[in-house]
Amino acid sequence: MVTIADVARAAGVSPSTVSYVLSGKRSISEETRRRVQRSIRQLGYHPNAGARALASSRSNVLAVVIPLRTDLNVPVVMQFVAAAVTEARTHDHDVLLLTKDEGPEGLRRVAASSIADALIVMDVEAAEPRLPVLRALDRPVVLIGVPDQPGDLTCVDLDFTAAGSACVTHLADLGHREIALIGPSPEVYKRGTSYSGRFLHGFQRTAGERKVRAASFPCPPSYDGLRERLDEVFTRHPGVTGLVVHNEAILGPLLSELGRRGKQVPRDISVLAVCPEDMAEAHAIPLTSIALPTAELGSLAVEMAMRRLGGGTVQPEVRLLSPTLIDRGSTGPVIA
Amino acid sequence: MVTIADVARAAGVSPSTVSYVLSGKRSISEETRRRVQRSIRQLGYHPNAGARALASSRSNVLAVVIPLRTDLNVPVVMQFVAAAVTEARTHDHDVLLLTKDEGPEGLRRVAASSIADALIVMDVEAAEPRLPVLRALDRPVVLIGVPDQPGDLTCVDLDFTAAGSACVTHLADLGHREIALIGPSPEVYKRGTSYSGRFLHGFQRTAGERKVRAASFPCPPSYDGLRERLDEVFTRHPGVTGLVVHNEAILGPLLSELGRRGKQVPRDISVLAVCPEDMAEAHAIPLTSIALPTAELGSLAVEMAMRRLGGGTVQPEVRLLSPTLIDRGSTGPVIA
DNA sequence: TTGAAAGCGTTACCAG
DNA sequence: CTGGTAACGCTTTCAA
Repeated sequence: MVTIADVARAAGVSPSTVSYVLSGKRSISEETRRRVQRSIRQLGYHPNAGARALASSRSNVLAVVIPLRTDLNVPVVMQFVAAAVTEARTHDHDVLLLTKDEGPEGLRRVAASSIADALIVMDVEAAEPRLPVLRALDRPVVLIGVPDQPGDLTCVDLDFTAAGSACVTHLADLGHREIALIGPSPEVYKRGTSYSGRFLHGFQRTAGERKVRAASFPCPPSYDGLRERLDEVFTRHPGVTGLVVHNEAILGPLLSELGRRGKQVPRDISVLAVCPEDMAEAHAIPLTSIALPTAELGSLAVEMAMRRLGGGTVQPEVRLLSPTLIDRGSTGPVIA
Repeated sequence: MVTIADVARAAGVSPSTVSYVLSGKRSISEETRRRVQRSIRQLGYHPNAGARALASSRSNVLAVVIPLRTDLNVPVVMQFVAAAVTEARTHDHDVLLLTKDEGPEGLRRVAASSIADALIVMDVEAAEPRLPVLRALDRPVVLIGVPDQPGDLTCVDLDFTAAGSACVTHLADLGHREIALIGPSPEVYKRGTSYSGRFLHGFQRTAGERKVRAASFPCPPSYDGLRERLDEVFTRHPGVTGLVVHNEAILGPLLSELGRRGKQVPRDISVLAVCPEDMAEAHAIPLTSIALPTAELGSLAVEMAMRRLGGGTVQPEVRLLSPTLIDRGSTGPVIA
């Protein structure tokens, strides 16, 4: 193994000088810097992570906590993670993957053992049980999602209340008077996943304001479940002309089923999705959608964590991204 | 921060004793062990990961390298990763997530800096360019997938050659004389992803042996792409009675399209999928399938890595899991 | 602008 | 069965 001492010897300087060349924490003559860097390259030196972490109390690792269950859409989770890893690398950090089912004890372990400098937590619930533990950690924590009582924790998410509202507004403006929300799995509601309630709230409030009749149908991520929900929608609410779909997993099945039932989109029924942009574009019919900015949220979460590691105190912050609606033609005016 | 010295003092023993209680590397009197463990619990002690790594040259971290591009099915990748994380925890290891686009240099970095004890590499190509680097690492490497020249690298995968063969056998036994393979994206073939070629090989060889006419259609993961492929299949090969689908992403669209074209499964056409079991069950029509044992492969990969970390020399090994076909009713006999 | 040396918290060897 | 202590490789303070 090549150590900093080897590099120092090769370059004819002291180990501390090599360290400072690497960290840039004090000025080094151009001449010395060159010699050192040449030696580093020639010897193929990489600083030992453990030693560095021990001496500096910084592991240069970010922990990302993801849900293991698949009732959150898996590709969506993956997009967050991918963005986080990529962003972390630009800050010279690596990502350690934890699963939610390790529970609060897992969080404590990772923080107390100094494996990670900061934590990013996904799949946040409204009444998030991990909050006390997270607050007690002596490290920066960023939640992707907003619990009911964020306190002084840092959060970032799409403004789902505004998103729910925007969906209704869009359809109401097109003349729809009766719409239905095909929502996330009942499990998601039961668990109180933070975004589901906020979306529903915005949806219902604006429906009230705009005098639009709006019903909500949680939908399990299976073909059969979807069929049942659609049966309910069309028997109980035969006047429905618009569907808001807040459930990535059943977008494909939904379009098939509408086709099978002889309903054309958007002529017979408008479909408005809440999902990542690539998914809105990948279907038989491109879908008008409110973008779920997964990549942006993932890298933003990392940035916020890094800022908190930066030194000075940073204000606690709940950052909500404004929703953007992109019209891809799957919604249209109501035909009288 | 609670250190091992704090625990030692509280328990009235030496730090080394605490260390040995934790590692079990030498026998400790029941009495002492109890006192130490009580102190550990009372103080909430967690060993410092950096210090431990430095002293033991073991980080207790496994690096998992995943593809970032989405032409491999994302949920499939996630299933591997989830299984790997879970398995790693049972061996007291954590998982560091690397992306393929860090390239060989990323692998070298992680190994040379001793961030990880072993590496698990997914999305292996037939002519895998990372092979030289991987061989040169002084750490265990396990590939999920088999390159053309594995050399003495450890690999684990489904036996895709046998899988391709089994698909043809199953359909041939049911009387099918002309079948088509809807395969992975052309990108996957172009990149030479290891499993695609092996599957195709088994498929074609057995087709020859069984005198079954078999055509192959790489298919991009989009609805439009699928439609074009299906057009080709049915115009160029109007006699096709069986479809083998080796592309998770288009299973849903495929079933919709067949429906739209008035083809009933399995009466008019048999469909045989190669995919994880949950996906075979999640469609409008449950699909007869060759199981892609993602969870098993993920945890097996970790196990193999751990065994190689265990101490004694372990033989290089290419482990291919035998395919299993599960009949869910989407394949049937040809009706004359 | 550079060097020397004192830690950082564990592990594991050497003693007993 | 237990204790003392020298590493482990780096960062950072103190000195020059």
